Amino acid sequence: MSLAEPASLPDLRLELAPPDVEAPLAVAVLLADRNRATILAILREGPHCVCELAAALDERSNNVSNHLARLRDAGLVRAARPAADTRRVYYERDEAACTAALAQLNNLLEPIR
Amino acid sequence: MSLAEPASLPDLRLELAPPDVEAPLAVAVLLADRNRATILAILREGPHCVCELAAALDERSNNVSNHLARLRDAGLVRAARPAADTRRVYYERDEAACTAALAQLNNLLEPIR
DNA sequence: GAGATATATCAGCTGCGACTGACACACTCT
DNA sequence: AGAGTGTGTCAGTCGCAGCTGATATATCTC
Repeated sequence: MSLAEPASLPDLRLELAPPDVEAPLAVAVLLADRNRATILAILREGPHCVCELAAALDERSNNVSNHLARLRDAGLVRAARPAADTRRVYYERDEAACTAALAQLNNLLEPIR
Repeated sequence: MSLAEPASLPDLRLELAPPDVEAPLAVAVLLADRNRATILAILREGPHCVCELAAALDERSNNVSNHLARLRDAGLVRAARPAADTRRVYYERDEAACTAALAQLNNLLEPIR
């Protein structure tokens, strides 16, 4: 294995430059909240409006609205008002953006080669 | 698209059961810290000891040690003491565990089909 | 041996993000 | 028109995760 013991230990390498992790970090921060993660999971099945999500999460709708705004700003979900009742706002996942987000996490977690 | 407007809007569905997101959430929480994300990125290249990581991150070693303990508890990294200097602790990624963690995030982000 | 080095643990502090509550606005229904 | 519904914004509060500083242990170097 890669931790096999050499006869002599290499010198300390204190000059390592930290790699840029901004993009995967931003995705992880978005997913690292139970309500946002659950919202993304629920929306896999199809679009839902804010009050449906709030009921499923047992959270106030303004709180859910805030989380949806975060996800929308990141591009992971889209909003649309149905013509039949323009009070409601239905949210659906942007699958392309979700796939792109997953690719960022891939960069962090997959082996180097 | 899936948000095409039907003639009539479906009734509100307020009985939705929230799906279980514990596993992907735990992974996301681990990755949602800049230091931990950077540690995982640095360790892609190979094993490093705590003080090397602390230097690269410009953080105190006790802080880095704490983050490494979190990653180790989650199984994402392993620790080993080299016989040549047992003061140091070299950490390396557990690639199988990282791949498994990525699969959890996959469950959350990939399209339903 | 003395002093320096490397890691880890722990109590305490602090900043940030999630939640609350109040409010605003637009629309639907009767 | 008036009441009710659905969503969004914002200031304020609060809990918690990350950082600090002190301390402990063990090892290496001289």
